[in-house]
Amino acid sequence: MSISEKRYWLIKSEPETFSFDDLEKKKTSVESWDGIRNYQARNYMRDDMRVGDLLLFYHSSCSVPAVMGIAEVVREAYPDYTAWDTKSSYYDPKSSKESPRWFMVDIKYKTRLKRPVTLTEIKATKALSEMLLVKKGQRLSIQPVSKKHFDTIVSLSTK
DNA sequence: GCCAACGTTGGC
DNA sequence: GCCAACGTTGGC
Repeated sequence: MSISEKRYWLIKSEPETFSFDDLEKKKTSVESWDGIRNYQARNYMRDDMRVGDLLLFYHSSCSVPAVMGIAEVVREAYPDYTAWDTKSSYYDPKSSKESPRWFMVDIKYKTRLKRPVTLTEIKATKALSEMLLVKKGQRLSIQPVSKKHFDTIVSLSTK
């Protein structure tokens, strides 16, 4: 695999907090993916996400959990400054400017799927049975996705 | 609102 | 380093 090869991810967001609509409205600007407070998810962002990687934007904790569209990484990991903000709900006294504990990337709207691909549908699709999303106990808010799974989701949305 | 399945914290 | 207690995620 070449260094520049694109990787694929799934990121979860609660639509009541930040929906794909919200991202789409900000089409021309970038959005900081802040507030990630899980080490494994942080490691994926910090160590493996590169500019140009594509992200399946998934709505979780809502009436119809589903992949809504695609976003793109436009800035690689840098310290999540909300961890230093005592007024932020993401404040973490253990993260300092000298030694930041949490990181974030910047993302940007890319495309909306022709229609949402629901969790129910993903579970019912044999080709997607190995996706982390549908693995038991898998709650990571940032997950690697294979190109094959990524392409399958996109093609499902056109049917 | 329930609860299973995690992850994190902190006493020992 | 163990593990109980606690907090969080997220589908249902």
